[in-house]
Amino acid sequence: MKQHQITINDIARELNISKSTVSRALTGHPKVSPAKRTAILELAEKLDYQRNMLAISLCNNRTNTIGVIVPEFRTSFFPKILVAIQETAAQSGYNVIVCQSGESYETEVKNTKVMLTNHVDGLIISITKETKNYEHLKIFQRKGIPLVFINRIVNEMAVPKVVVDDYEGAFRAVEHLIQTGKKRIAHLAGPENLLISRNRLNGYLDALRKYNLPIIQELIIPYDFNLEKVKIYTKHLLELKERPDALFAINDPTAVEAIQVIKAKKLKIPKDIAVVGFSNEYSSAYIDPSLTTVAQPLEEMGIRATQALIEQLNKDISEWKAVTQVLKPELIIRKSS
Amino acid sequence: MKQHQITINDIARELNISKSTVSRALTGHPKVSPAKRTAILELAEKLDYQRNMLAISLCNNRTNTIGVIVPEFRTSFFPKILVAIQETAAQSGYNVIVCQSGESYETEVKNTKVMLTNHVDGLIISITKETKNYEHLKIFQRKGIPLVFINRIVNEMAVPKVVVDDYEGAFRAVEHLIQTGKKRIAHLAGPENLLISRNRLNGYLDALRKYNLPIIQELIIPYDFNLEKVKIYTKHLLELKERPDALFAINDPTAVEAIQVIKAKKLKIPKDIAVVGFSNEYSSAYIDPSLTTVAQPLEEMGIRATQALIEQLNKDISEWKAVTQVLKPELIIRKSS
DNA sequence: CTGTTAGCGCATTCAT
DNA sequence: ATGAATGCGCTAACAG
Repeated sequence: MKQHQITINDIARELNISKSTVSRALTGHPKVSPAKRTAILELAEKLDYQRNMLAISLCNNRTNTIGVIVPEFRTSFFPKILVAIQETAAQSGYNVIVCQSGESYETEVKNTKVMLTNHVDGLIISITKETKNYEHLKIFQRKGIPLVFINRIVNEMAVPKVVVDDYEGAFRAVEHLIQTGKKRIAHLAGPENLLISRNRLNGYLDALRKYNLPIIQELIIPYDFNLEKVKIYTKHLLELKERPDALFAINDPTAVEAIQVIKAKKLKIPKDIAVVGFSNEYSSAYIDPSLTTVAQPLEEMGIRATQALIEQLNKDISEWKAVTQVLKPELIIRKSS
Repeated sequence: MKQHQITINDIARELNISKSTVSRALTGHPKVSPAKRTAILELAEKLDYQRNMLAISLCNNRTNTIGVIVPEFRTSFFPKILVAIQETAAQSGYNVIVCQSGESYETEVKNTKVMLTNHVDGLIISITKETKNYEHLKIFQRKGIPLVFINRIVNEMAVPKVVVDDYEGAFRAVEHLIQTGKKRIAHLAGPENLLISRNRLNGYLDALRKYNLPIIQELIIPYDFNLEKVKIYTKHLLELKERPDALFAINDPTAVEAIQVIKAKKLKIPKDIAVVGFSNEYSSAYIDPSLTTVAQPLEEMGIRATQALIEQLNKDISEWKAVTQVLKPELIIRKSS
């Protein structure tokens, strides 16, 4: 139950001037006499006046709001990116509204509806592990609302993208394992429809190839990010006749879960089996043994994505460019390898 | 650069009826002939029509949006609460916009301005460690916008609050340490202006009193959540003539940081010094040694806060009740104690 | 520099 | 059951 709200009419009436002048003073329009300007600003301050963005947005047909859809908040990965997005957006006067899809395609579709209904000026999205149909995203293109992908991108859509070089990150990680003498390197891979999964897998494969190691299919297990399953798969790997001597996991939570299983089996890390993760979670430095992992420049990712989006916001649709920015990952070697 | 947007006028024109009828059909008004209703709904679907919430909000003077301000995203604490808030809000048709204050009072004030400007219908907030002045929050009360505090509350403001029983959580944690034979229990405490800090400190003190243990001031160190300082304080504690034999930390990140220092000093946990944290971060089960901690029902906290807020949204301001809900924490005993 | 007018997209009277 | 008219709070031409 709201109360009466102070409007420009109130302050116009009080000052005996037209609301246009008030509006001008408030928006910083140059052609307002200094005397009136200060009077207006003072009264606004005194009355605790707040501009009604709803009305302003309705006029301008833009909300100064950026939508962000991410798959999860379980890890620190997306929160870190989000903070950067928020800050970058704020610097340009944009608000951010966030939805999380919970890795559910259905929820993601609903989220896009929310964004549309709220008339976001643009959208930054990282798709779910389930998303294979992109109709809900193409709507934004059709409506002329700029879209930017981060991390989990849709290659076939011609919009700006910001990603980390997953291939190189994976390649480096596996190369590092090889250089420490490992020869049977398992890979707990991600869902096959995600490009990050495929790129990391390719990095893994190419590293093996470069060093003339055999590619052993039974050591490559894609899974759906359901951490419960990591136990099963890791056990399975450890019970193979020829046990792997290293494990490259699609991400840190997976690696951490695998490490628990390995420790429960009384195997030594990294002596019996080395482990490398991906994404450098906060906790990865603190677990036992501390986890070797591939760090991604998340803050930069958020900044670049937001900048790419805002750039489009200020250009005509005909000038939009679908540039893909690829950021460099960094291998952080700790005690698990 | 937006393109043309489908409006009710478009579909009214197409169907040769008035936009009033279209509006009625779309809002589910009963008095619309079934034939027209279906025709309208079908065309809307076909045209990919999206209601313009801006315009609707402007009419209703409500946005169906709930604002949330939290101090940080570094830990999984607030993200977990947020997810619950989002879901609960969505069930009642509310959107959520989130700001993070980054533990800065100044940013928090800015955040509240953003919320006001965006005309949120209500606000859920957890204050920063710096917030000692509450004028920016009282504005909401004056404007008749309902407010709900979670976790980090302002006792002197008469609005609904949802908290965990920090006192009891701390008491249990310290009692547990005492029962395992510890006698010199240090406490890395939180900022003194936060009620959670004071409550946890009191739980700590009362547990010592109950078991007739002396309260030793030099073992109680309040700090400002700047993790860098944990190293210094922990080192200091370990170098005391009479070293503490246990440490109760204000939260898990603090405990984890302290554990690193303790391990670096080659002291055994929990034999030489036991450690207990607070809040049960995801990673706390995985670190070495796994961390004993006080778990909080975060999901329930988010749900209750959202429900409390929505309840107020539907009542007249005169009926608002400032109920404080206190949720029970749970001690999770692991290997660090 | 300033006031007047129109309209953003919609819900909601008031008529019919 | 439906249409016409009004206004939410504000900006943006348009005149002076």
